[in-house]
Amino acid sequence: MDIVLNQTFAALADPTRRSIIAHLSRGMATVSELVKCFELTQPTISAHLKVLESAGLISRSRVAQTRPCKLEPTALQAVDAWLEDYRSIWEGNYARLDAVLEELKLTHHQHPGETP
Amino acid sequence: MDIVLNQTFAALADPTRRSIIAHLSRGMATVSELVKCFELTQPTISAHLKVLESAGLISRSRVAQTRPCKLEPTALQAVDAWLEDYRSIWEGNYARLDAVLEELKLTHHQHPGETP
DNA sequence: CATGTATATAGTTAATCATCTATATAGTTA
DNA sequence: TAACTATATAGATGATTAACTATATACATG
Repeated sequence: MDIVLNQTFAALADPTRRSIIAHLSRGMATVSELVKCFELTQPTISAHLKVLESAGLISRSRVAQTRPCKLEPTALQAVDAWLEDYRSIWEGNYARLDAVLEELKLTHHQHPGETP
Repeated sequence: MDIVLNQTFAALADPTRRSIIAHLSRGMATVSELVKCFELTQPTISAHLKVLESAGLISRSRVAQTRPCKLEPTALQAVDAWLEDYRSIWEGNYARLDAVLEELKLTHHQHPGETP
């Protein structure tokens, strides 16, 4: 479940795409500006941008023939929210385990799940 | 760069693997215990565990013939640390942009990068 | 309108992946 | 040692992916 996280994490798994995100964190950029930052062809960058846009990590507007790309922090916040469920674990307290159990319950295949 | 994040994010992109992580957040579990939680075969679960272990997200010990799996929060903390560079963006302040610039500098292909 | 610039789309290829079945290995116990 | 339990490995298959080249589309400007 939480199918949107599949796309988000998959998008973030590619170093070129994380680098694009790093660039866009400094401000908007057009496709060709981004192409200049990498040793990759324009269609390849466009494909990466499509993946990032599908994952909701960026949005694209339209200015003349250019398509300025903008970082969309909401998708990153979703990752942050997912992490939140686990942050308690490495912080030693277990207050937010309820959320984890919820994720468990909503997962497609599951069993009773006995408390250890 | 930060090749370890490639593996980590790729591992987290699969819903079954995120579900395994959710299970393990409640405590250790053997392979067969995890198999019972999913409608997938044991080799498939073992493959997922291998991916999670390679990404450093879990570790496996040895008790008799069983291989108890344990969540390793360190890898999740690495994701948290990566996110930290961007948290400032959705929080409205730009104090931690230095770290982002660092990521930019270390990325294999890049150009001058003018400040907007 | 013709040309140039910015971006998208189509089609190809080699690699990776999630899943399965079948089988091997390792440890336990009768 | 034989039989059972737990897990790993091998091999096959269909789907997805990241990259390329070539081409199409859209807008701008002479």
